Amino acid sequence: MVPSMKNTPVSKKRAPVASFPKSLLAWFATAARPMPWRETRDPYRIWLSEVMLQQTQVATVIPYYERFLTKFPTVEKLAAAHQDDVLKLWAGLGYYSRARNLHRGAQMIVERFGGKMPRSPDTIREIPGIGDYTAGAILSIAFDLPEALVDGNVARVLSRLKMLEGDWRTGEGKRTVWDVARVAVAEVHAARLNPGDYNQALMELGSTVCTPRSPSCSQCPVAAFCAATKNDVQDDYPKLKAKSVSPEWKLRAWIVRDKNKILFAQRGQDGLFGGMWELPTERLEPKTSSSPKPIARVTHVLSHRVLHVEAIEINQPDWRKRFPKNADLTCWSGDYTQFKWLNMDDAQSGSIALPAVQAKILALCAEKTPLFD
DNA sequence: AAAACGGGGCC
DNA sequence: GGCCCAGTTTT
Repeated sequence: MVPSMKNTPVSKKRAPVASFPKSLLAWFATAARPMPWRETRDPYRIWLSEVMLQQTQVATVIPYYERFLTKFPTVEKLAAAHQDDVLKLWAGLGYYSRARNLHRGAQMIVERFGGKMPRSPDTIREIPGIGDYTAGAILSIAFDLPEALVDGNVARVLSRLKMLEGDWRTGEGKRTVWDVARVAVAEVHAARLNPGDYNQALMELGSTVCTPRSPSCSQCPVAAFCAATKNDVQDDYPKLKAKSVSPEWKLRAWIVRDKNKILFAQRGQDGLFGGMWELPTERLEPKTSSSPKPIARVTHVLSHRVLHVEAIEINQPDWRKRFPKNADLTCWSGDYTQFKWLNMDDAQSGSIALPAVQAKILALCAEKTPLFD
């Protein structure tokens, strides 16, 4: 026994050893960035934020989040909305199945759960668009339940902390990182700390300190617990497998003119841009020649595909010759469900839900042909 | 287990 | 130009 301990009464507790969760939470209390969804405990708002944040950065989400809640402040309002109006507010955010699922989910919550978000992991997982991550996020953040969560940030932090070897996105590596996360959140709960704050702190650390490239280990509040830092191999984690290359598609968007009106079409629910509106667009064979000459071209990169889009103007009679009925034009995944004539201003001012690539090509056309107004 | 699913920010 | 982002669903 060390001399200084000699007179310490047995009953008196030792000063608590700084634990990983305590160090992390102490840091989070001072370093948490303000975010709109951190001002509320409303499960609906937490849910909305988590869905918008799927594969999407915080800064991108904030304006969409505010606009969405102005229009749909409660789950009941969202459940009662038309899908078109939901998609309009999602236009430009991407991954549009998120919006369709959110809308269906709101209806499920109202009709089946009496307007209240379920508090059980198994039940909440039945809501469309709520997977393992989002279930853990809502349950821990809105309800203080000790549920784990793993997103890209958490996976990176835990991978470095424990030098996890597998790719956390698939197979064994995924199971491992989730196991680590669950064990940790159980310890957090046992220590009477808040699981929601802990989960958010882990994500905050990942996005501001334990970043993908050049992490700030010297400023990390939990560097003392980190195996990768100890071995100076933080840049080697997480270990990820390479992604496959994206195929390139050539698309032709028709600008069908009738005086100052342009023809728009709505895609079916399934597949890319499901439920969204666009200029009638065909997929072409890679070597197809363009005639007449396109008035605009854009290249647009998706996560899994590169789109080369050309816009070709055509008058009503020529359009009818090519496609006797509008329905004769089919987009690459199923048929269009609806057509509508709009002037350029209406189309560009949010009266229909346009994906970013379509908004981009429309803006180029408006710029190049002064006839539109 | 792998592929489909958007778009933008950052190096 | 490639990587990554508070992932989920379908195949």
